[in-house]
Amino acid sequence: MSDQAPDSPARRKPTSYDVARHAGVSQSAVSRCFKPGASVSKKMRERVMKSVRELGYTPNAIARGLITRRSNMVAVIVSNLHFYPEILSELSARFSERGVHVLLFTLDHESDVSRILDQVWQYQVDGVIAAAHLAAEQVAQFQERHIPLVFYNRSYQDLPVSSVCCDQVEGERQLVNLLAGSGSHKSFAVIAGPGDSVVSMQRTQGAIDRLRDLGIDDITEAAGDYSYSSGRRALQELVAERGAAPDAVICANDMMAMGVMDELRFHMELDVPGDVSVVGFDGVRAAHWSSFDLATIEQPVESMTEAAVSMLMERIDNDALPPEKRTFSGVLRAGSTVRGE
Amino acid sequence: MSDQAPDSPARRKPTSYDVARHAGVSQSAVSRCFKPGASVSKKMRERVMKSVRELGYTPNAIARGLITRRSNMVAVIVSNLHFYPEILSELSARFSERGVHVLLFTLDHESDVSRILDQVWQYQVDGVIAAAHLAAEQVAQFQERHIPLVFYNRSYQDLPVSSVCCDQVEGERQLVNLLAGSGSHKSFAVIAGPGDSVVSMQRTQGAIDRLRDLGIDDITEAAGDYSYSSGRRALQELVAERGAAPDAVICANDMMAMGVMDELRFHMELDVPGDVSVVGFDGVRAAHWSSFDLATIEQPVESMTEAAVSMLMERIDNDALPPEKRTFSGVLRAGSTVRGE
DNA sequence: GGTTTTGATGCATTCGGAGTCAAAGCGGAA
DNA sequence: TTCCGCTTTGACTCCGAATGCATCAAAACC
Repeated sequence: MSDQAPDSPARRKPTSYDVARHAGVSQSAVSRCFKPGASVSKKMRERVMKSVRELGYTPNAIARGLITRRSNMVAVIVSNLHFYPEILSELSARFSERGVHVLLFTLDHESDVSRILDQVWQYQVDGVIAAAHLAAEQVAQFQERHIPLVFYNRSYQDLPVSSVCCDQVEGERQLVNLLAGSGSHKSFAVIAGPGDSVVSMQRTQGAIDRLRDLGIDDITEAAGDYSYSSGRRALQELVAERGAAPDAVICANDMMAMGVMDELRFHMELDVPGDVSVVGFDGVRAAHWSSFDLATIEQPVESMTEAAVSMLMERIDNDALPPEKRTFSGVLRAGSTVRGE
Repeated sequence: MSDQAPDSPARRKPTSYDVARHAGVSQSAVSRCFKPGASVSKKMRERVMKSVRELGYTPNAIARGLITRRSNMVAVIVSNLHFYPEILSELSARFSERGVHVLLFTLDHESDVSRILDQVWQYQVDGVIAAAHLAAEQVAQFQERHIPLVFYNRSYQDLPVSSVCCDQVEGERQLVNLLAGSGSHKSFAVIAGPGDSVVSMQRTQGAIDRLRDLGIDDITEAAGDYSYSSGRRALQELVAERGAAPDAVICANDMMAMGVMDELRFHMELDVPGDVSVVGFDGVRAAHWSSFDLATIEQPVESMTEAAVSMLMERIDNDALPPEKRTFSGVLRAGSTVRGE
């Protein structure tokens, strides 16, 4: 009767009050019907659900979040999404299994991280997965605000933060061993990623250390930015510097390794692995393609994302848990870009 | 004085009331200081901001969203994220310029779409970008709920919904023209994507129609699922069926085209483009790599995402705007996978 | 000086649902 | 029938910020 005009033409979405009125029960009852394990009689539930269906009611997660102080959202902060498309869908799927939603924040070329974090605070996310670099003071803000944080594929040796990583050093040792095993490589080149990437640093340093261990000193260094084209460019520079191609090129990731391979094969007319061996890191899809069949370390993406998600969820449920770092071993894929004896 | 125990050890995040009390003003005043264009004196603003800084206050977007009925979040629904990593970061960047945040929903292998939509309704998003297939009745729900919806790279010819697309048919015509131009191709194969993909259908049909127009009838069809490996598999099947490789293979996307190329070159010992020409669609990064240098149609991703974002935002600000379909022409990249005369 | 206009501020209410608490309902035992 | 104990239910308050309205002071005007 009096429903005709309170808010123009039935625009407003129905609320739990509307459902309650329609079903002739109280709002609390409606609320309880949506809370698993609440004390509701069968009759009541049926009556309410009938009205819910008839009105097309959907609970308002925003309102719920306000009162429960749980948004059921986590922020995922990604820097160069480009190189790990799969982890994002993995993460999203894993979270959604747990009824949690992903609010995505991407950091393009130096968009102000602190502004991004401001947004993160505002949205009352329950936790954060960071696949990007944060400054120590920014990490500290998470602790002040009691927001659980898990780094993905980034580790801060000197900071008490949770992280999930692939063992970069161990992986590089395996790759170097593979290269050294054949005995046919004398000169080496190492192509690092961007200077501010800890992962790149660990990988390249791991490789160099292992080479030195093996008594190898002919090592040329160059750097790219993890992209295919930067790999090609780095190789050009490196060859220009040395005057000739090295016997083996160790790249901080697969993308650059594939750039290097293409540069060697198609622009320098050198054979891989005949003339030059190439190794990468990550195990991205394309690295397995027949065109490349790259020797690389395959990161156990599934285990890593599962670990990251469960670590974060545990810390959301119990914020007394101490930080924990979990490191997974990568799997060596020998491929066919390293020449034998 | 009485602040010591209301909620254990200072855990609670400061609210606008806390700031108000600290600054000796009303809560409304604090709220106004965060609303651009509100009527606040300079003195007041300074006083409030000082307290804001001292307490480390951040506005609660959840609470704000409840009262304003604007969450400043949009949902992005992606099916196989895998093939368009870049659009996601593009979208995210574009939205964040406009102060809007992205709630990500991924549809893996037939996760129930209607369950995903339930989640979308619950989170009171202001709008939705869908890069996935939705049933007509699901599209209708958006209208009922007055939630703006823009499809990305999906168009529903027969439904009044907004969408941004690349002109699939035109693109295929260009590719076919390129192939036909040389006059040296007699037999053709077309590899489609998944059967439920409208885009795949449009592309393959576009290609076939054009071939027929040109009087070509030797066309073998096969299908994959857009992935590299499915491209290889489809080619195998197709060759088994025909007894020999066709002169040209038209693939519904680049991934499959690269699979086809690798299968031809490395497993069938055929030359591309010497023995077989291959064309794809999308213009993904890898397609430009020297290993492939694939003939393809490059989708104008930047224009498309910008269009999608602005269309959605306009409809959020004014829900009376009618649906609109925008179609962009792709750019032909000739590459070097089509043989000349 | 008196009055109107303008701008700045506070009060009270609202958004939609969750949870506390006390009242009510229900069934069985005495 | 009465009383006890357990399950259901509803009234009410609260989460945190936005905003209409009233108020009030300062500025502008006659």
